[in-house]
Amino acid sequence: MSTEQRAGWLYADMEIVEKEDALLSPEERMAEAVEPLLFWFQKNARILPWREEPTPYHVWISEIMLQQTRVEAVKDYYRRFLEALPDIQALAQVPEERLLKLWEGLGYYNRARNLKKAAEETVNRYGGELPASYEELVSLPGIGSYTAGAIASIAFGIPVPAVDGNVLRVTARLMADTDDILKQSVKRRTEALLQKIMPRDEAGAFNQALMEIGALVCVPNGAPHCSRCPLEGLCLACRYGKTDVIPVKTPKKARTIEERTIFAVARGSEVLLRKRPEKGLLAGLYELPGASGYLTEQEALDFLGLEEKDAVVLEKLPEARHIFSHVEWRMQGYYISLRDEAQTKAGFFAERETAREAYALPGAFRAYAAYLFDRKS
DNA sequence: AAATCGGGGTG
DNA sequence: CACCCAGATTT
Repeated sequence: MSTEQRAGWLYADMEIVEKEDALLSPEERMAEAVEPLLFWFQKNARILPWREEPTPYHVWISEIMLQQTRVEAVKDYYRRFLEALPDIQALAQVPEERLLKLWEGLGYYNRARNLKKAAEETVNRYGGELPASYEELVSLPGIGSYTAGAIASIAFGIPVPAVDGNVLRVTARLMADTDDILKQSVKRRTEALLQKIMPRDEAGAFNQALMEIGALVCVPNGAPHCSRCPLEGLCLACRYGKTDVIPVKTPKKARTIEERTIFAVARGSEVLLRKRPEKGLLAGLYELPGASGYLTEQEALDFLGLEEKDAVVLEKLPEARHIFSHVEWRMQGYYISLRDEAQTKAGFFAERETAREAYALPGAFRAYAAYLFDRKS
């Protein structure tokens, strides 16, 4: 629609101010949002550990940790991680076992492996400093379009967008856009739109302002707090009362259920562990040995390669379950205390304290690990 | 485009 | 209980 048409409509119906506003193009509407967002962010930015000294390394670590992970969950991991690995060189050299132990419980463990790979590349190709360009950043392992944009804008002041779930939700509501925000075409379109209106000198603050609005005001769960939003008068979803149906997201596929049997095996002061495969779920982490399906006591002994005389105690444990994003484990457990001479090929024995301190054991095993670690025997 | 990859908070 | 989160990578 041309400026003349818009003006014509406006002059024809001066009373209806909403109509004039409804004629803004997405780009114009987004451009109108820049100053209010920057002003709001100045006053409402949370104090977060990674905002104290936003070096490229600090921003990088925080952004990787924050992928699909809430701010509150990240804080303590972030502090502990930086204490252990204060710079890129330390990260490039850390043994993988120690790295995974630092990441234990945070999930998406390939993030940690990719972090180390990228640190090695940074040392080898860029002299140990993260490159100050979006293109080079996005080519590093674990750094996609969002994270490259976040590091580039926040740490280097490069005017590029950083489009995450918050930004997609806020922009979809601002435009009352009913397209599925999970489609990559919508993400690309949003990036292109934001690139056009990006404030050249405040890209970092602007990107963070959009995300901060999404986290604090235009929230993902429950109704947004539109009365506290600096974009209230500009937002079409708010005006049309559609914040409950926007953003549109296609439902995810239902989880598959897997039945497993887990073995909590003790032998004196030792416990039985097993290293998981290097690919797939919980890759490279440690676990209590297990088998698919529900095993009887005899099948359990057979699986472990034990004879009846080896097991001093063989106790069936309560069922436990653990929910991953796309799989649910329903677990039957056995607590087995072995005589000192007993052997098994189902895993390796580690001293209880060593196992606790040195091996990354995911939370999925917590219920049964408690029988080994939190209980005298 | 769809599936994979964790764990925890929230209504 | 279902949904979502400062996503990236593989298939």
